[in-house]
Amino acid sequence: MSLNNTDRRIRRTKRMIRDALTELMEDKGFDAITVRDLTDKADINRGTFYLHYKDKFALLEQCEGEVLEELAQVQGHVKELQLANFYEHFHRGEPLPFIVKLFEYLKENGAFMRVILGPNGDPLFQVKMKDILAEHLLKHMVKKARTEMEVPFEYFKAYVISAHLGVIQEWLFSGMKESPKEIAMTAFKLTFLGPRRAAGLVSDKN
Amino acid sequence: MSLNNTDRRIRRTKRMIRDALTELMEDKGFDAITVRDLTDKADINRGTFYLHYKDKFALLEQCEGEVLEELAQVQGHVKELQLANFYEHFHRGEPLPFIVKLFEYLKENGAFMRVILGPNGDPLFQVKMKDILAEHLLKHMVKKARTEMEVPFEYFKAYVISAHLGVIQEWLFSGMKESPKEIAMTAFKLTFLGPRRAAGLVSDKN
DNA sequence: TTGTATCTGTTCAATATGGAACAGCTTGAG
DNA sequence: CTCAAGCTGTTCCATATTGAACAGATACAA
Repeated sequence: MSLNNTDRRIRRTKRMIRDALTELMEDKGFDAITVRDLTDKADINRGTFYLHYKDKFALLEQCEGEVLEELAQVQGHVKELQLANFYEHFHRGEPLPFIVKLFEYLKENGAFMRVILGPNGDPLFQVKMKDILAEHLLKHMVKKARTEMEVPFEYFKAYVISAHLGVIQEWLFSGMKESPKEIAMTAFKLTFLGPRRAAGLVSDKN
Repeated sequence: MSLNNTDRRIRRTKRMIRDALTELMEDKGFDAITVRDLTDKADINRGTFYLHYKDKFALLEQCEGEVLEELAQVQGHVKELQLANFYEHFHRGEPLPFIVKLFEYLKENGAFMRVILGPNGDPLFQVKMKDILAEHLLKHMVKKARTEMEVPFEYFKAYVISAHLGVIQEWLFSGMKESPKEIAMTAFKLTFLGPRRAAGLVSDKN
């Protein structure tokens, strides 16, 4: 287990195992996967697997960790693009830059994200995704006026964050047909205008 | 260059180089490809390439050779399925088994075949494909009655074989939407009934 | 011309991966 | 129950792949 991580073979092997994990989770779910399944699909020696991962659980954990790390890097790249608040972005017809970047990242890793956020996925990963969403969505909204809220803050938070995750999942499972910017704008409108108005179920007057 | 070919790494490396070749030929054509392009895309060391191939030309040659070898194996697997002649197959509503197997093989190797038989492909490979087609199509048709032909045999041969290759190319480039059996039957009808009648441009009476 | 850059083949020692075998464990059929 | 089959970790040596460096070729701009 003393492999130096800058070697091309290591990166390639890990990527192939990760791709195999993705495919197999789609087929039979994580629980039914054996290490032999993984190494057969990845076309590597079974012994090689154990050079990198203690078992299949450690594999899943590390894959999820890498995704979260990469999402953290996305966070860094868009800090300077953020305007002061929701309203400014909306009047420019632009969704929040971080959300766009998030969807772009999801599209790149579509297969893995669809599995991990899907029916056979990892509930804990959903929680971590929500944490990331919360950090970036809430810091823009809470500034406005906290006193005049008619709903406990925690429920508001749970509502918006979970709604966004729902949009993400629907997008992933329906084939990511919309562009990242389009789907980000969709989620943005639903939050900014409220679901009913954004969906056109009520007029602007109401 | 004394590698033993049963090692998993060898097979994997060759497959990755071959996949890289396929992708790059689609992008920029064979001439523009450098060895560095190939090894970058395949994600292997450049030196590894030279352990298996003298240069990119040898690579192409070997890839084509492997495809032709595999097609030869397909030939062996269907010998016993062949009926005596065209007519028997047609009256059962079945295309020639070899042609079905051929399309099934093409579908499996769609990416490479599309490139190698495409606008940036290898004309010599087309010739070899025609040889294979000829061997299996003609031995069924020629038996019937060679004397009453109104066209020199060589032109007849060139017409039918090239027509089949054209069907193959059209199928590959249009996304292989029909099943191998369907497209094989299409090619079979065009040959058995003649193109105009098969296409319904003339009635059965004519 | 001279340089600057990239590609080509080739070599080397270091090492990650290969195939194979092993005992221990679980699972399911007889 | 017993037996057979499959999976799990682990180990061994053999070897394919790696990163690096090298000289020579080609192309292209100063």
